[in-house]
Amino acid sequence: MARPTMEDVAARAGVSRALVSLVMRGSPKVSDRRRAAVLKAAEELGYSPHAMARSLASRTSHVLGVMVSDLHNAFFAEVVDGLDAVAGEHGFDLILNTGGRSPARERRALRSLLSFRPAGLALLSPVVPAADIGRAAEQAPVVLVARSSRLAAVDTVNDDGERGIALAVDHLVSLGHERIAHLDGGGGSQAAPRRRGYLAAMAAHGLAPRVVGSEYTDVGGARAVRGLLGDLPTAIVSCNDFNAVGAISALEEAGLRVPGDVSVVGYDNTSLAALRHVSLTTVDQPRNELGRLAAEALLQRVRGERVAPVRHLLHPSLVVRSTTAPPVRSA
Amino acid sequence: MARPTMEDVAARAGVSRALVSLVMRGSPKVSDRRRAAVLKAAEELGYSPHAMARSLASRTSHVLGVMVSDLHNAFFAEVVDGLDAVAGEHGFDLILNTGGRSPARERRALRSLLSFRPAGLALLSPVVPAADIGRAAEQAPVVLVARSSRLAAVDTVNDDGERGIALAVDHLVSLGHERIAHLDGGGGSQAAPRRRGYLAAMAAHGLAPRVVGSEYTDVGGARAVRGLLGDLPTAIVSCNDFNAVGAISALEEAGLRVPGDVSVVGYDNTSLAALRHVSLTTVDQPRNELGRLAAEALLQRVRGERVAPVRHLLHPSLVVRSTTAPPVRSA
DNA sequence: TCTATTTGTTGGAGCGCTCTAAGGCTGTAG
DNA sequence: CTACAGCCTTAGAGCGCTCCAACAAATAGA
Repeated sequence: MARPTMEDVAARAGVSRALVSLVMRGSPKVSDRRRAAVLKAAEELGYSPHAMARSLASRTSHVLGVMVSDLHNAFFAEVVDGLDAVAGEHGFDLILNTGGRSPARERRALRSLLSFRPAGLALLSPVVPAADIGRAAEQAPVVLVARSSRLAAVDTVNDDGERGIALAVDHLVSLGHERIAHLDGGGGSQAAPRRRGYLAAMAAHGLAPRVVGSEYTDVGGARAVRGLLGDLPTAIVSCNDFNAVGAISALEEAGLRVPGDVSVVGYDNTSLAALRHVSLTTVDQPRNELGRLAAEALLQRVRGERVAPVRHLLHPSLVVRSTTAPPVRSA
Repeated sequence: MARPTMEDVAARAGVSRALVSLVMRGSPKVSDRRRAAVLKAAEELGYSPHAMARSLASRTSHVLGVMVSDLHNAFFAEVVDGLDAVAGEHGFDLILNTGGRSPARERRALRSLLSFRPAGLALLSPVVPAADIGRAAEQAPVVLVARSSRLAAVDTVNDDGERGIALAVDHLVSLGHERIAHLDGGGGSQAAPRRRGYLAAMAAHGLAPRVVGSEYTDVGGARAVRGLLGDLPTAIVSCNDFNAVGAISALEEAGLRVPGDVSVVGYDNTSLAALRHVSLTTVDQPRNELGRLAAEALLQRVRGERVAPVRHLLHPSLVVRSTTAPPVRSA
């Protein structure tokens, strides 16, 4: 496993180490004859450059550090996928750590990522205090996904939750609904803007809002609906898809039909919502795009193309499926 | 962003660079007085060791390369999570690449990972030919997840698909089913052992097998069921959860009840199956465990504790929910 | 023909660290 | 007062590479 070095390739090709370096970096100032010889020698030896040595010598890194709270969550997995796609296109590699939604673990993860002197750092929905983020930002450009910040040194990429929920409310209103309840995500990330968006949209339509405390799980959605059974709205806007699926199942258990008796809208457009069995009307967050923009924000800073912070607020879109319909005419 | 080096810390603490190095590596042969002075200086300067320089100098790597076909898939995301957990416990970091199920892209990804001279390489369901894997294994220990191999240099970690499907068939037989069909995963990864397991289990019970061509998607499951409507079995064993959910939705569209008229079993225990709305009886693959074992296999080789290949075949388990019941007594 | 360029190639220093071998300092014994 | 452990500490070489300055060779301009 003693891998060949540049020196070995140089010796075999009968040139200097520096020339091999030039060839490996694709420099134009090498004669075709030498280039071919070097490439041949490298091929025969099975040589490939040592990324870490290269990084050390050039004082530049082609690594982006990524801290993700939780890979179980399909949301983050897709964001990472988007990050990886853009990074790959530009010859960057990802080094990845999970923070497990614990500030202590996240801090450790941050330190570990920083020890690789990454060109940039993408933090997906981190829970550490802003001070830690600011400190990290002194070491490398930082972009935050699904978390906002006022720090001048960090970029942020979020979806516009207010607008997303407004899309859902507008859709229901246009179907004729007036009694529309919101199952609230509580302290969950992005729950606040979603609630704000609901209240604003209802006010804009001159309708009375009704916020019901709930959480980001199907069990939470079911529980909230059971509390609603005495005085049912004609439509429900859930804080996310899981919550919506729970709500639907509780409605059906109570002998009600969706969307016959009650319309339900989710949020996130998870793979769950897309299943024909579920076929949930929901709001799509462009997850992959979130990751792509995060990577691009980082690369812009790396290349020195920008110093001012950027605040992406992506437009979510409504995906209409089978859980919404006009309300029944009742007394 | 010019970060302090060991030299700076040494100067500030009034000691040599080598002594700082010893402190950073936690060597016991440093007096308490000096250790404290070094730690203090490091703290004040905000110094943290440079992982790449360290790796280069020590000729050892604390990085594990991970190639994942596709992060969208929750299966892989959870395996990566398991890998990360074990790696983290042992002070290793993950560097990650996606192969996109294309041999060309996977080869690129492999080369890129190898350029970091990782201590080990975990390939999750790779599609490259065995020869490429063998070549990679010459550079670093390799463990394959969800793909088998006969190569002596590589370890493998898989779930026992034959056994998993047998679990499903046994469960249905014990409920009284005799006409049990299998919706086959076609050329999909692990589809073959699952089919084999079905055939063997049916034979063991003296029942006539019925394999229906399908694929790993809900649309595929629905289509397969529609082809079955003329001569329906009393139970269906799907190749995975998505397929099972599609099958259920086609059954319900045809006016049939699950599990009243037909029982359905999935495979994989995705988060989908666990939803109360779906509540699918399915076979659980210990995904996180798959990742953990993969990381451990790598670490054993890294530490030189083992040279013989290991072939983990994890026991799946049956998760009984609401889509299976005894068959209706019919003529 | 001789001096300027240009073009291609090279040695050597140095990136931030580890590691080995050798050095300094204490303390105790002779 | 010297000798010799022992324990800390250090100088220095080197990991595999990049980059700069210097140089040789080929071409151009006068």
